[in-house]
Amino acid sequence: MSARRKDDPQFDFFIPMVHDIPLKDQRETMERPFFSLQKRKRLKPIDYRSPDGEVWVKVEAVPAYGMATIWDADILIWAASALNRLKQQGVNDLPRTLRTTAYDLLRAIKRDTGGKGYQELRAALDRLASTTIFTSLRAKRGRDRRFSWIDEWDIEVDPITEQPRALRITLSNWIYEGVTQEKQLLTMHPDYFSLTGGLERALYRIARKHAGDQKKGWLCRFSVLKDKTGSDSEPKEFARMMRKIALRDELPEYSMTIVKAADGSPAAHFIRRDAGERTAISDAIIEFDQLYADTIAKKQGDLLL
DNA sequence: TTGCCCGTGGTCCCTGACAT
DNA sequence: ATGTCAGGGACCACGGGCAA
Repeated sequence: MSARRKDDPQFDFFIPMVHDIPLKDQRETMERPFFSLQKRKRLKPIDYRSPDGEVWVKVEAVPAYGMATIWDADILIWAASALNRLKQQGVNDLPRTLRTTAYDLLRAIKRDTGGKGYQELRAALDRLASTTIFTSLRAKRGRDRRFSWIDEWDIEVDPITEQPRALRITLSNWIYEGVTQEKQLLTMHPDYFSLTGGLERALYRIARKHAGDQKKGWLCRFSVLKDKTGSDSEPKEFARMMRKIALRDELPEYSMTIVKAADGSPAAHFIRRDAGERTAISDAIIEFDQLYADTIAKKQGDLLL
């Protein structure tokens, strides 16, 4: 695809409903605090440094909009999944601007499609566009990198009916690079979108990244975990929420138990639930995948030609 | 059925007071 | 210092309704 064509909105890729294809998210953003876990507006910046001091992440919010939340990140997961799907279909030059309808996007990320859903979507896009991230991850030596999640978004309005027709989202370079490199992506469990708690979501992402398939699972002290999630609560409150989540035991794929670390401090142990369930789920995803591949490919073809 | 809107009740992260 | 508890504020899920 030529540069001219890439810049021409007429040739934006239209992304059809993607809620039945495998969900992909970026490895790097899964194990570090990049998003607010609160549903209320967060302005206090995130300032994270890994225990070895090698990796740091700073996230800053604009007062008018607040920091992008872990629910807003669903839009990025949707984008990653859609681009990954295009790549698998053999599209070489993946678009940085995605075109869809607000309704399809809301459905895909399992949100309400009422009036408030649209308002919330706009607010989410504003937060994604205004939140700035400053990180050592993927920064070239000696060069700092600052970016937002998305560069811009707009809504195409039908000139006659004045009804919104399409939603266009342009990903930032950092996100685009991460999403288009396959090794950067991990498959998320479909139930992730149904998790209502911000902390639960953060825990699942971390477990998915760190515990993975490890037979022994993965152990992490509360103090480290709190930093990794980016939770803004006091340690004792964080501990209380952790106990509550462990008791409910509703994280997709992983079970979490509270244990004592070697030094006696509280820690969480994550381990995959039984292997049989895992096989059943991945089989189901593959079946869905094949079922929808044809219809999506057809729709894609119709809209591109 | 699809696309949209609204009111209500419930959930959740966090705060702050109090207890251990 | 750490745990318990009640409640605030935001907002999400749900069900009902409407129009095409």
